[in-house]
Amino acid sequence: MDTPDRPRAAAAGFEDSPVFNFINNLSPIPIHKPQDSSHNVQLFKSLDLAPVSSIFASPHVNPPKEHKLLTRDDSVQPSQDSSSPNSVRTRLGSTIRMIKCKNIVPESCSFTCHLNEGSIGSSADTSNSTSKLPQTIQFVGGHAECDKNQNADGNEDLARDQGCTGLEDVLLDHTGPDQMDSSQPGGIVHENQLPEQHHDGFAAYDGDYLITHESTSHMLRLAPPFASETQLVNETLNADNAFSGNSMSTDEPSGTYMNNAGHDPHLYWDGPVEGSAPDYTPQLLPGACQSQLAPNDQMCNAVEEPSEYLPMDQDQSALSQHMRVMSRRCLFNEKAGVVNKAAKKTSGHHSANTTTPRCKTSSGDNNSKPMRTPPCALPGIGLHLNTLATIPKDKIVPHVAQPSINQASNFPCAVSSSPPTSEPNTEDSSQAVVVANADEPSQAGPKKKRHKFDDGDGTACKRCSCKKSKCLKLYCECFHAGVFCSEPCSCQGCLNKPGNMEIVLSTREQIESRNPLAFAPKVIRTSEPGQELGEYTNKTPASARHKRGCNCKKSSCLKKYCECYQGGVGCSISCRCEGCKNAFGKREGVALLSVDEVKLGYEENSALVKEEKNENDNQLVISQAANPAPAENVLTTPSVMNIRPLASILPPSSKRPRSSTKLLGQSPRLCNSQAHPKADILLSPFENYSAEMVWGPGTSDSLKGGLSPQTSVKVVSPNKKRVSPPRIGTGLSPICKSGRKLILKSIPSFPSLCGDVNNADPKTTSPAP
DNA sequence: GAGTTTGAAACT
DNA sequence: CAGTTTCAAACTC
Repeated sequence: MDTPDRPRAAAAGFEDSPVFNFINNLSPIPIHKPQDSSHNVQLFKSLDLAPVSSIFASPHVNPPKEHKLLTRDDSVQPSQDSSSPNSVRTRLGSTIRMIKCKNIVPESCSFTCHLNEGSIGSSADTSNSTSKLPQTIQFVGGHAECDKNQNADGNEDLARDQGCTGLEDVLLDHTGPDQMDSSQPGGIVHENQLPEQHHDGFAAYDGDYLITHESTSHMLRLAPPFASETQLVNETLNADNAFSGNSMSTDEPSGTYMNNAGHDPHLYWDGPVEGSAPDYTPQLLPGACQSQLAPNDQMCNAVEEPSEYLPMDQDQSALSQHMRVMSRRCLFNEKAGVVNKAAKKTSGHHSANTTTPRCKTSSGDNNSKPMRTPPCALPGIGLHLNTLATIPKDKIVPHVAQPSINQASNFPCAVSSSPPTSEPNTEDSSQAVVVANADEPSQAGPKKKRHKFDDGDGTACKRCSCKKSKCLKLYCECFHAGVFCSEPCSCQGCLNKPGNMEIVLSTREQIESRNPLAFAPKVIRTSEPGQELGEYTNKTPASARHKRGCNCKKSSCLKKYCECYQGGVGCSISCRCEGCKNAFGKREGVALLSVDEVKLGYEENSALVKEEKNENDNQLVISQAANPAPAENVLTTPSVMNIRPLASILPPSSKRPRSSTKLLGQSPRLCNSQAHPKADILLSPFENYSAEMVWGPGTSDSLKGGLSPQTSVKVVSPNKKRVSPPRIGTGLSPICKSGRKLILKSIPSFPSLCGDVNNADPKTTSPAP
């Protein structure tokens, strides 16, 4: 009873599937480790689609202001909004709280999660369950109706009843085609499915997507916009438990809950639903939450939860534990609006996107660094690429990019990974807002001197000093980074605050509509710990990449005015700078025109040069592997520049070809939920680019797609580091397109930087705003 | 800290 | 799309 039917899945014939294997491998013993803390950083990169920018933009919460933000959020909570379509409802017992997530959930989508606390072990355990109140969480995308319907149906009651049984059930209104697929016993087992296996009862449930969780005390946290609200809710839902409904489909689709056919729940809510974490609660900034889902995490990383977080009875079966872990991720994808688009586009993706940030494990360090723990920080896609780059690998939790890429970047996602305490602490002061952006430095420095990229976490605010922009324009670094302004900021008339979510979101949407890449990181930096740019050291970030390239004229790309220089990366083809002398690497054209200058530039930074040489060597290796190109060229060519960072970044050990190819080759689903956590981390749109670079624009898609894992490995940076795509002109180059294809196929979740990508996907019809 | 320079963002 | 204006950061003093 207690143990789920694993055999089932096997019977299904998925034994071969990595996911299945993974599941089987899971030990019954709770594996939850604080590791997550290390992994806390979740990359939400959902690069995606719809608004690519959304991917990048991820609102971050400023750690310092957590409390403030939280309180502010309260204002956001609209109890009255219960009717609003966009609101997210969390029901705890009898109480219903609405969280407004404008944009978070597409109107069309509704997603409900019913969580019943109960004994984990078996659905059979009624004894435990009785004491526990069933918790239901409903996410209503645009349709409040769904909720109502559900209520009408009495589903809630059922859930509660089950709760009595001691099962935690999460009902997801996902009715996606995918779900259908997975629903079959023989079907692929998704993360979500695990629960099903675990509980036979689910099937009984109306066929709804139910996820049962056993955790007695799980906090459900809503993403940023919600963060504050979630606190209010204090629901001890296992957000974690919430699953993306992808594969959750039960054998019987009849479930009333399935309201959103065609929509992936994931799309809507990928975010890890986590209770308030004492340490921090990431606040969602509009757009910030980009999809990031790391399906893999669910499978692989998710396992690790802080023991505290999930109090588990010994009785609980290991599966239940896994379930919990898995469930955490469920949350919604960041942008609802985007979601809609994404959903349309990526009906196919179901992989669980959500990553549960387990930022803090009881054991962990967490508290000590509440805000800082990056792991959680990256909740959404929103991750700025920069952030990602900066994030130490350790912290990064591999996520599989979800199809949601398309999902929008726009709506704020909340990623909260709070260490769940058995008790609802949602409101802990400790909760910190996590910002996706990597930029900010943990330490507050003098404002002027502040390093935007300082903290690896990127959770901190940028300390803007806006006066006229109200911090609602890209001028504002905080806004641009997807972070709410906080104390460190000296801005005037600031509207970039949690209390103004709607305004912020709408503004972001507008900006994204104008420029999908508006919130994309200007430069991507290496994620390696040692290589963080904090100080713009001479080292060129291996993975550094340009979003668009600079347009410097007088600074010669030798000052911080130059985005490239500031980001510690060399200028590339995409740059339109004049007289480029970027110490990190001159623009290709420049180099070609005047080799001497280039030399000078290197000479100027002799130290840098040395390092670069080394890097170049690496580059050569890489480039040659993929593309036989003269080493010389490598040095001077922009492409080289792009590549170099990658190579340099890679640790010797890491230089092995990565497994990304697996992902590529695998079916989207598998990819999503799948098991290559690390790959996920590394995988990013950039990787695609890298691939592109290697292959070259001309490479046929089929070829790319057909790459064997090994091949792919070559293409992709060994460490999965992102390679900046050589950007030609402002527009996305064909490469990007091709890259995108790869991404979509192999890595649905990652949005490519190229706006086109989304469009290109036949599946995705969602138009960008 | 004030003023200037710079280049991106926003606007037309 | 190009040119101009606005803006805030970077820089200088």
